[in-house]
Amino acid sequence: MPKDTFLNLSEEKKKKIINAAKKEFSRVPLEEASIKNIVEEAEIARGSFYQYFESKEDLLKYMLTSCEKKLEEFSKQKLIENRGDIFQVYIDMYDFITKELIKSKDREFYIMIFRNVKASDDNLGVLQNIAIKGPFQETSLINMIDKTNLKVNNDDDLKTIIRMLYIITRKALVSYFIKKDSYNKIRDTYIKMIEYLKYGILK
Amino acid sequence: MPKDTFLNLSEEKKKKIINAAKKEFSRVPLEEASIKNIVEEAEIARGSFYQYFESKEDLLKYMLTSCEKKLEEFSKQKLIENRGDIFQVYIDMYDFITKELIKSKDREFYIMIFRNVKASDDNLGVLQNIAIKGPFQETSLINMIDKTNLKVNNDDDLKTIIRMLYIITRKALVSYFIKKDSYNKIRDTYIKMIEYLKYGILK
DNA sequence: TTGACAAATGACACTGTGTCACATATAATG
DNA sequence: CATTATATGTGACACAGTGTCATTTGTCAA
Repeated sequence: MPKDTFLNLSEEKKKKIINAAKKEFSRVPLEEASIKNIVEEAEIARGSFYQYFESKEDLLKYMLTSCEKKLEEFSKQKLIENRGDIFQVYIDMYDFITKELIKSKDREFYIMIFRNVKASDDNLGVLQNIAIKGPFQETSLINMIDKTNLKVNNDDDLKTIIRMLYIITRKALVSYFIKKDSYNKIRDTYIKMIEYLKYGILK
Repeated sequence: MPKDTFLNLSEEKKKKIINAAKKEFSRVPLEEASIKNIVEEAEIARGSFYQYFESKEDLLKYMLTSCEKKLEEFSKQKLIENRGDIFQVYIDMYDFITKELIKSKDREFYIMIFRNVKASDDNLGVLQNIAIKGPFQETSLINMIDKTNLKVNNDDDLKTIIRMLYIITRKALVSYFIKKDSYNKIRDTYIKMIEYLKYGILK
């Protein structure tokens, strides 16, 4: 987490640094991001950066945390609206994100997330502690899920289901950046994946 | 791909380089791997490395290709044994790999793979072209899959199913390294995941 | 006005990269 | 066999980026 020296900075200066970081982290993933670029863009001295943050990991983690909270808030709201139907919540969530991307509203922000957010076990190197948590890793949200129709005997199974939903759907979205698929094609893909998970592949 | 200068090397020297690379790539993922360590371990000059390979990506790619072929061979065999049942083939495949890991037979090799193999759209940086292909990306293997019970209307759906199987099951295995789960727990997880995909989560 | 503390700075030592001119080995030729 | 040609091996070098730290600058209370 950032040091007090950063938190005490004027809003303007903080914003400048955050924007520079957003630019760099949306350009390349963490491993390739350079502190040099960030300090040059933000027009601060190299030493200052280390006065504010432990490392670039620290900065990225800080930036992703705010997103984690947004996602959690969004999911909580949707769970209420959809009476605990986790499948529908996932569809709503991805609908929202893809639409945001298409509208290009803070596009850089979303690109940064997709470049750098890994499911918690995607990576075994430096990144392993920076993974953003899927929204349903919070107990409070898990408890809001309607379990009556799910074949779950225990909490482990529920977690497995949540992980499958998270991993599968995220993958579909990432492909947007790679293949530059159309919005409709992406949507078809994640809807189909969720259907498969719900009702199974075999007839 | 490696240059001829490498391919023309004596088997002994090639092996020394491959082993040094295996050591480095199983220690850390590609991004953190250092050519310096590899050339020191293999006792070759820095310049020689660049005479053999374009880059460390090139070397890793080369090493993963051999594994890709093995996996393809294995899958073809299992598809015949299981009369095209792709679910069973995945179970057999992961049974085999986890057993290999537990027996510690060429453990370094498997660790290297899990550290560095990403599903083809996991990563948006340098790694995007190094992804190992899941065995069923080969048309010849796809054609061996028994489609009579699968709800597929077109090739895209089949590919989606294959991707889901691949992504989901691989994730379960990777957790072995992180959580150091027992063999039985890992097996339970990927069997359960495959069951969910087969028959659906909803009753 | 001074002193004391917080914050900012950039030169510095360090690590690793990719290259290149040169050294050495191997093969081919008269 | 000597000579030339070609392929392979080598490590010093320039470069890029990192994290540190002694020093400077800014701010505020006494």
